[in-house]
Amino acid sequence: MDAQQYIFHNEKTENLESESERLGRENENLRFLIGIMSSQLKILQEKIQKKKEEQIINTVLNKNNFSYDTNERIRTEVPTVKISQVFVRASSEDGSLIVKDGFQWRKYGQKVTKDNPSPRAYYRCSMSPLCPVKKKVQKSRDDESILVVIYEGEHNHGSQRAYEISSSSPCSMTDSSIPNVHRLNASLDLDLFATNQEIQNPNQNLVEDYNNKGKCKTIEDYVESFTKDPTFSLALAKVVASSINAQQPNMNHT
DNA sequence: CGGGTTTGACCCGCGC
DNA sequence: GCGCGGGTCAAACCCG
Repeated sequence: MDAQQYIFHNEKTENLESESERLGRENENLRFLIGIMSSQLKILQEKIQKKKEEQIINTVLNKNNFSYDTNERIRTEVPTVKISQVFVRASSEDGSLIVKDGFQWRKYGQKVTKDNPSPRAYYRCSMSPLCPVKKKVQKSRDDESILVVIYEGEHNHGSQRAYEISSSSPCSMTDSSIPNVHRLNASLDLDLFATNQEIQNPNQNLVEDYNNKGKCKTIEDYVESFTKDPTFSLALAKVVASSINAQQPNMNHT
């Protein structure tokens, strides 16, 4: 092997090494992207599930507000009873239907319903003998770690802990002092990067923008809206790129 | 012993 | 009228 061939092979080796390095970095970036996409897929799937449950409950509520006779005429309007529904992360894994919401409840019944293998528990507020509030607690059909709580009526007394789900904003999933509550009636919470604070902030305007669209009625509408909107893909790509850049500050900008 | 839970029985509305 | 299903009652039981 002469000197020229040696230099040629040397350059070739260096090129291969740099190419290998580049592919390694690219592979790492792709793994990172897959990780982000997987987590976002999971979040979106959870939101779709919650939205479906909301639609089911709304159907039930519509039935409760009015009753019709066989001629489709409004016969009576049932006195409006304040009804609210919340999803609560089960506080224990022993299967109990206990929801700590600041009030004292007395259980007066339990039934297995047709559409859900988990029993539904019936509670009355026991903080005041005259308090008309009732609540129904049942595990979510598809996710047993989620409890579906339906409150009926309004308390005629204060709460011991001054914490009432029906008037509170959604709580942090990491706050262990209070149950994890997701109000169905709350505006759709599209924090696409809730698990990564560093990534979330640069995207805040995007999230608010999509929250404010207000034209979508279901999660599926949102997903369809996102996929059809090229600005969403662009914004998403920017956020992902910025997050990669934050993790690898020495990365070349092209 | 008082208060809460469990659970089978009962009630009631609705659809067929 | 009958059956079904959700909601409630109430006696028995449990627990601190």
